[in-house]
Amino acid sequence: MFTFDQLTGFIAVAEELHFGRAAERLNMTQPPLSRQIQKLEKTVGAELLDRDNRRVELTAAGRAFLDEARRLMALASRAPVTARRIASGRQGHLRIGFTAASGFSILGPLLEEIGAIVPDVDIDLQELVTGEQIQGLLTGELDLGLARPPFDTEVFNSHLLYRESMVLAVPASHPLADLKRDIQNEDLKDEPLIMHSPTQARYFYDLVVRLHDIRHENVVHTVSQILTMVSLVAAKRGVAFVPHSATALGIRGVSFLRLASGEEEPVELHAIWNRDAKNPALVRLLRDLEFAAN
Amino acid sequence: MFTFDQLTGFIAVAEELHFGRAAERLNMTQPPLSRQIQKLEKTVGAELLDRDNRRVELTAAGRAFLDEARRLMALASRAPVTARRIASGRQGHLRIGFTAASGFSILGPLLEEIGAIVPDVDIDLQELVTGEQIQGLLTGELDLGLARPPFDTEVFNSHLLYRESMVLAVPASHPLADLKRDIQNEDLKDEPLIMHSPTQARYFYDLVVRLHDIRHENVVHTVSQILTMVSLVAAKRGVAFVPHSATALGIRGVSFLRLASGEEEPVELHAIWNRDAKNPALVRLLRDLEFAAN
DNA sequence: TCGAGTAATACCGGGAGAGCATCATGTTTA
DNA sequence: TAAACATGATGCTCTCCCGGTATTACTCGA
Repeated sequence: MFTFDQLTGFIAVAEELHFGRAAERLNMTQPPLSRQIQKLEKTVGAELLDRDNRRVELTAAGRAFLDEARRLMALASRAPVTARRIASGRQGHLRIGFTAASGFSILGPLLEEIGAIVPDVDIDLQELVTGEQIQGLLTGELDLGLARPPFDTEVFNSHLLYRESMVLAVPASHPLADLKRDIQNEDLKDEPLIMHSPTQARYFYDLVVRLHDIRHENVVHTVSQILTMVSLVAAKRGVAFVPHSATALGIRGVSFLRLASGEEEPVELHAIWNRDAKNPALVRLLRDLEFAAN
Repeated sequence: MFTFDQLTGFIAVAEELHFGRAAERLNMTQPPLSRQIQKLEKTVGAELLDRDNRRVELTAAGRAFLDEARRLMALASRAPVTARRIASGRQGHLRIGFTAASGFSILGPLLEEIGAIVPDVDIDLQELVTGEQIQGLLTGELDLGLARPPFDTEVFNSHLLYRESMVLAVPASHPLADLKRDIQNEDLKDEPLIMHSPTQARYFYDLVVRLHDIRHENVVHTVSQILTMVSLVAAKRGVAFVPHSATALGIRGVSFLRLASGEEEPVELHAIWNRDAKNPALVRLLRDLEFAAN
């Protein structure tokens, strides 16, 4: 088995791509760091870094292992905190994941409500995309997620929190912004489009493809975060379909236009949790919020 | 920071609730195990086990920490497996570029074959013209291209995937469509011609110019995509030389006629990849497809 | 061709951890 | 009630691992 020191060493080298600088960051010298990495690679059984005397870069396996190493370190640093909290007699601890977009709409009021119901419970918040939240709920790293469909209803219970419309984000200087009517599909036939990632933001991707007649040749960027999309719109790289709550982001130079599409409020946000979650704080919260198991 | 040994020690004691038996399970003696737990409790900053000289039990904090410890150990034991899978190419990511026309011939079967060889590899597909594919392969944004010559054989390896004939696309109502023989160059001497772009579709342009005696004064359109050409033919804007696979496009109002030209199947489609590509999934795929380096 | 930059290797010294022996303490039993 | 037993903690010693220093090997650029 590798050690935590080897993991921190690897993370540092992976980030610096330079043994000397990484060693400096770790307050050690370069030779033992080199040996740490060698040992790590031996126990892992794969080359993680491709290096010659002049250049260091991550291998494909190294990139994947870097993710795991970061998760391990995060978990390891949180674990004692959890234990201490419980030891100090606090009532409990809830780890809640939320999508960036939901942070600008439902998160504030929801936290207030939670605070009223279980004031003695500590809340950990983590911004994660839906897929990461589902992963976290499965491994027990999260208690509650604020996420988008689809999710496996065999494994998760859910409660619809919020519905909202989609709007079109355009640069404020864009001709469409002066239009006095809702945007039609035809208005966009020659517009450069900033699109949701079909893997990372599958919910929005599917929604947009279903409701709007996307010309894939117009797609100039594929991104996974709403905030990134709006920033790109502000930078005049194109237009983007975003949920209405993105209007609360407060980014300058962007106008949000209504869409003349079929469904009124197609964007859903659900609270989801593992059916066999046992955290007493969660159980109490769900009961008092009257999120009936469904 | 605690160590993995301390975690395994703690898990063993928590499960056995007995230092001696836990030590035995870990193939060690009891004293160092006691000290491991003491150290762990010190770094965690909370009592994990409530023990007197007769009895060992978990504290509330200990129960919570046990969960986290198990999660950490599970993650730590999975991480190297994932890394090894990726290093061996059994898992990972492949980005494949293809030309629009190849999408209608070889792409489906090839993807099926790939799926059989490396089922756990995620495939990203991007429709790109040959030039863009070559660019992508050079910058590393693409792993494999399905493209047409010419390409720099110093930089790229290739494997001939497919050969096909050129045919002449004509409007279904066109007099030539009723001809009961192959089309000769002279048949076209007064026909409006939809031609390939000499820059964007250089391969087809060169091929057609080489094999057929083109009268440039007949060229009414210059386009880069086969699909566009066939659409223009359907709109009776002229006739066009297209690869045989275009017959699978299923566009109405177009007939495809055999050409009486020299070469039988002059249109080539190659799989090409960067000679020093390192993506293990690609390496494995190439090996198993027996695309010998050439 | 030489010097600079950088990762790997050789060698050494200190400290952490394992084992053995023993202690402390509470429980069982004669 | 006292002795034997069970069990976790502690003291001591020894080994091995890890880190530091010095050096090497190799590549690239001037």
